[in-house]
Amino acid sequence: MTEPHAPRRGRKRSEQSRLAILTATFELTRDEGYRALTVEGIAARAGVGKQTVYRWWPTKADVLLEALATKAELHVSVADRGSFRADLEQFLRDSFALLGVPGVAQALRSLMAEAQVDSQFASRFREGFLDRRRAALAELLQRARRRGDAPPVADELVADVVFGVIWYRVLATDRPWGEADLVALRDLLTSTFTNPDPSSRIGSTHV
Amino acid sequence: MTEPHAPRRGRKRSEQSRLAILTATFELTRDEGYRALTVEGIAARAGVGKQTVYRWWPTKADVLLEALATKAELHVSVADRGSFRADLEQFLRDSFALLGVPGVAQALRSLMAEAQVDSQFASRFREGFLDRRRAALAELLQRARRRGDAPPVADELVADVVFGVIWYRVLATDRPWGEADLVALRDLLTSTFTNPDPSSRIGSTHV
Amino acid sequence: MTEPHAPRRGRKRSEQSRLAILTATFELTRDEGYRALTVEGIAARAGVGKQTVYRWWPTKADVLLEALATKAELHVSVADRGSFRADLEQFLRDSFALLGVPGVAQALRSLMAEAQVDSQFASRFREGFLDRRRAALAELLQRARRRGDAPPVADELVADVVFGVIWYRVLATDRPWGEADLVALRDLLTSTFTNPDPSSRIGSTHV
Amino acid sequence: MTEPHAPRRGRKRSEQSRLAILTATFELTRDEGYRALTVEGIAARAGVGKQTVYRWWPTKADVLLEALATKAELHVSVADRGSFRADLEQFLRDSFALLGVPGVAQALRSLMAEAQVDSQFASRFREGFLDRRRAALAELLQRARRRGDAPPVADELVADVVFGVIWYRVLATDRPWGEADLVALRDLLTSTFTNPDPSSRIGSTHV
DNA sequence: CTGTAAGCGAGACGGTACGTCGAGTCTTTCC
DNA sequence: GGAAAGACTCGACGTACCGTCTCGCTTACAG
Repeated sequence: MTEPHAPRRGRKRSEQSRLAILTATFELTRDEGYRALTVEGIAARAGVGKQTVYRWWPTKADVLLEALATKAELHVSVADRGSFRADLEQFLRDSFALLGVPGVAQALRSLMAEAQVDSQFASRFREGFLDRRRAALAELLQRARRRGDAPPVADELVADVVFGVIWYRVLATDRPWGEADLVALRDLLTSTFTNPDPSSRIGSTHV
Repeated sequence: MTEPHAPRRGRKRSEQSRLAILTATFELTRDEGYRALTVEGIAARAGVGKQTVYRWWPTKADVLLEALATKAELHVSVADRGSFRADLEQFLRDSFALLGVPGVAQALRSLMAEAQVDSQFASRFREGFLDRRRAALAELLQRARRRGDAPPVADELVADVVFGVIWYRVLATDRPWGEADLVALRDLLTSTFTNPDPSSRIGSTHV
Repeated sequence: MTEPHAPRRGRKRSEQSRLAILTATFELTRDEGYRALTVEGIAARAGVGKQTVYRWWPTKADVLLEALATKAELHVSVADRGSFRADLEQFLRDSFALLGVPGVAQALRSLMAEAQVDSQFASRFREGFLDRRRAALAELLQRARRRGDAPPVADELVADVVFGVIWYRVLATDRPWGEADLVALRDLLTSTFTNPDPSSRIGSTHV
Repeated sequence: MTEPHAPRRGRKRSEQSRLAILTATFELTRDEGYRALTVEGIAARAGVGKQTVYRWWPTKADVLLEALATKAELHVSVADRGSFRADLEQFLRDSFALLGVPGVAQALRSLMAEAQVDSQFASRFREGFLDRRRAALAELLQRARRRGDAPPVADELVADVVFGVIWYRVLATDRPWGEADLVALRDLLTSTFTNPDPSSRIGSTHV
């Protein structure tokens, strides 16, 4: 897939510079905030020319996106834990763990913010982050469908609820995640339901 | 409540300038995007000095926040519609209607983005928008609690799910809202549940 | 000459405000420098509205010009001291005394600077200050002409030399005036001359 | 003498921009006046970013000072013309020629004005202009001293008179220079004198 | 083993917008 | 109608970064 394009002449890309840039970007965002993140600042802290940044990344947000991928284990386990309930719990636990890594929540908020304002970056952010996470959850749901214990609700809604709640708390509230929150969300999506339709309710064995 | 402070000396604030600024801000954001929104551009389009903007608002995001409040009916009905199910449906319907007004979704995305990057504005955004909406939903939930038809789930989780789903779709996806989405979300939160306790699951009639 | 214009209706000009403005202007120039002198600063320090300044003076330089006239005795004595030599000495002595008053040299430099840059003010500065001084010196010269002890040089040149030297030292050098300077200048203009005609030079006893 | 400081890395200063800035500055001052001279205007007319001006000059007055040096031949001839009388005449003639170049008098008045108001610039103005001219005249005087035909007056006073008269006429009067003015000033400083000391006056053959 | 083609750190370039200051005017209320 | 207060439009300030463009230098493949 990655074109093997002729073994290129000239000097090779400096891996050292690449890492210095990613590290500088991640740390600056974490310590000073995304507002204070500038290409000039990145280059200065990384001991690199500005051009070296512009040569390899279109915007500073893209640098941060790659820095995030490099600095934090974004991979989410999709190992089968026997039930959707358990799979979902693990998914949430992994997600919260990721958000707990210093700098990661800050980076994610910044990237989401940038995506609101730069639609080209928005596409790259979805492809490079949002869609991957959604695909992971989709895999869990497909397995549950096969297994027969998927929630009686459209997969898309499940995903919207899971990611909606996570992102909303990150973006709009200060409340930290607790075990209770995790459990409550898991239960909301894996409890058994009956439709409270008046007619169908008659004879219902539960309450 | 609002201090009647002595009838102030000096020239009065120009209501005309204020409105021109709010209108210019809203339209520029809607038409050119928040990235292209500058205080200089606002002042120019409003036919106003930059200083007049800076005199009354700390940042352009605050101007947009007030513009939004002025341009769109942010008030959400909390009229009692008999059941939480109906109340929630109306709440969602009102919310989607608001998002459908041209420029509103754009403005909200921009404000949320700004809040990620400017923590002082974040507080004002919460106070001036997020918390008000949350309070409206809380009122519906309290009424439901009294009435006895509240979801068997913490109010906070209900709010996180409702706002989480709404915001997530606005910020992270392109999918437009449809009637089906509304119904599915309403049903998720108002269906009756049973806890899928493994033991009780045996002989369960549903699934 | 001063039109007796009808006894004017309405409130009379406040002498207190006028003096407060002149004092504030003189002191601000002396203490902070002309660069830092602003109409806003004057009004604030004088406890006066900006409009009150603009109502009575066209520019801040005009305020300073009037402040100077009010704060320092600009009048130069033209009393007859018997000889042009003595008259000139007194004129120089008066001038240096004026320049020694704290704030006066600063004010004069500022006014001269302003005159270079605002030609309308330049006219008022000449009329209100430069020409008056020149007229005083002219009076001394006329008296000398009558008396017969005027320098064998055009009056205009004498004035150019006198004022030229004074202003040049104020504007372009840091050297303070000393008694020796005064005497040297006086002597230059009141010594007797012989034309250094080459032929007459032979056998000249001086050099 | 000029530090050979390491052959500098990075892009070189653009000589084209430098000249465009100097030309724009000189012409704007000449045509619109110093009051109307702004860094923004200079940059715009020179087709240059403002930063490029600020990078190389601390104030717009410094730009004008350099522009003057570039646009006008400030060099004053110190060639030996046989006598101080002839040397001085040439010096004055050169000075008046310089002042006759369109824009030069305007520039000099502006620089002198700025120096009154910005003491840091005042130092640079003295070093870069005033002191050089004074040094040139000092050279003529030293030669005259050696030759034996220097005026019987302190060198400093001669310089004060020469520059005082020139500057005073430029700054404070509208009278243009004529041949008669030149001659009169030359003669004042090169005529032979006798001190009108009362005692020595007795028997004096001249008057 | 030598050209030649990138990549590199450095830093100047033309620009845009920032947030501030002050100018000079206008408006309001009080005296 | 003068005066204090203060909001108004306007223009320039000096700064920060943007993204681009040379520089001189280093690296590494190709002839």
